[in-house]
Amino acid sequence: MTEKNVCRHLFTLLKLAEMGAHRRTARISTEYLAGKLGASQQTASRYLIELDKKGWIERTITVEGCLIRITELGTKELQKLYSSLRFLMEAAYPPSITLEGTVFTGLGEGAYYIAKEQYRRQFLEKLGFDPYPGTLNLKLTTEYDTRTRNELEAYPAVEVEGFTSEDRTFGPVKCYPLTIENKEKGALLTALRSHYDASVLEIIAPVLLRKRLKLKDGNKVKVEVLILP
Amino acid sequence: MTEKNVCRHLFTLLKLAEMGAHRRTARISTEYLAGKLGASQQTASRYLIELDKKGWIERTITVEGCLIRITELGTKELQKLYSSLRFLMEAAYPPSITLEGTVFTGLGEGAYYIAKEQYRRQFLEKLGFDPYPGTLNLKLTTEYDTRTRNELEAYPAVEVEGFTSEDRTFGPVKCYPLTIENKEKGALLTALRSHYDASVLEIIAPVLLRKRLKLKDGNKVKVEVLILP
DNA sequence: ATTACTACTAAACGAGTAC
DNA sequence: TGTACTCGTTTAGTAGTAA
Repeated sequence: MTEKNVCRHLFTLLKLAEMGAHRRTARISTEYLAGKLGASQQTASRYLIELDKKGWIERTITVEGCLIRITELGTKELQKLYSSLRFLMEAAYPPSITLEGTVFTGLGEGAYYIAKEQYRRQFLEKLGFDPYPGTLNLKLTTEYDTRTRNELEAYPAVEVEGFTSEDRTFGPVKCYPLTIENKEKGALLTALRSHYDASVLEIIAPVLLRKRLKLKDGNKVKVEVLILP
Repeated sequence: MTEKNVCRHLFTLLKLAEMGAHRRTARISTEYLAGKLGASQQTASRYLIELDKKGWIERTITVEGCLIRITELGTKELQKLYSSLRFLMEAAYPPSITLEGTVFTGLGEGAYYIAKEQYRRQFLEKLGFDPYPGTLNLKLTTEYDTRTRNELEAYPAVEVEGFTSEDRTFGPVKCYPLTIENKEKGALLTALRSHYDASVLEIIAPVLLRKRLKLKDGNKVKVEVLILP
């Protein structure tokens, strides 16, 4: 997978941990491990060699047998897996949602709002970036995308407060952090006083996305919206 | 492994869950999944077919793309993995410890103690079985085994209370549930008024282990002692 | 655009065996 | 006993491509 055979190495590590090798040095023969893995003695031996090379376990081969202990590095790997599983299983919401839309040119009004100092300050503070003064507009075309976008409203978001200037009122804005095309960080804005309906996404980012991602009107773009825990 | 490719199927399920497919129906193309897996589109496609066959996911192929949702069965698999990892990572003790010893014939005194009604009642209640009236004695031969056996004393055990009969006092007994040769359930007894030192294990079981496992003096036997959470 | 087939390549597996 | 090598076999992975 992501890294060659990392999946089976983790599985082996799990079995070793079940034999206590993450808490103490345990005597585990390749034959015994093989039984726990449902594989051959040779395969178990190979795995132990590979885990050793990776630094995930420490081995001492003595006359009494092969003494094995999972290293700090190996324990960290298990912990990582545990953390992501815990996050997934205990969160009520999906961790992310992917939407796809088509680039189009808006009326350029988004830039007006984003440039407002009172919004900008909050974007920087709450989203971690100072937005490029302009929005990327995406038109959702499928029923799946508009439905999913509506689902989003029910999930927690970053709340940017509204304010009143000398002449008018600027409403609060809900922001959903996201990744555009698996490359650039940004955020989806909703409830910006928009002329667009629910089938339009307005996206801000620290950079000019059209230039950075070489986007033109009509291009399809995937965004992965991150749901807050 | 234990079951063919179950390891990679779980990994794929994890990635699908990271895309929210355990909480909602998500649109995930084989190409996109492939990217997350670090594999080819064809491999991702094959995995989805296999997961579908297993009943771990549900798929609907529409014109809008492939809609995927992890089934209850699939979620259960992830939950199972999560549970075992939680158990491993959060327990302070190793979940089990394996010891190896050589069968020898004792003085038969163990039987006398075990047969005592006040002990038997507690064994049945706290260990879940009525012990065969006799102990299997194992002599630990390596330095690793005696050292490990001593470690055991620090771990939590099932406590069987002592009592006083008309003529004498019977001390408390610590029991560690275990599996003998990966086959039979039993328990290790310690602090039975024993003539043996720390290099001897006294094991009870609901059956006559010598007969059930065809054991003779001098045979090597592996026991896996379970540590209580 | 997408999925998934077929045909091939690469990798993992395990039987035999040396140590 | 045990581990781990070689090497033939099996299995997983991918490119090309049809639907």
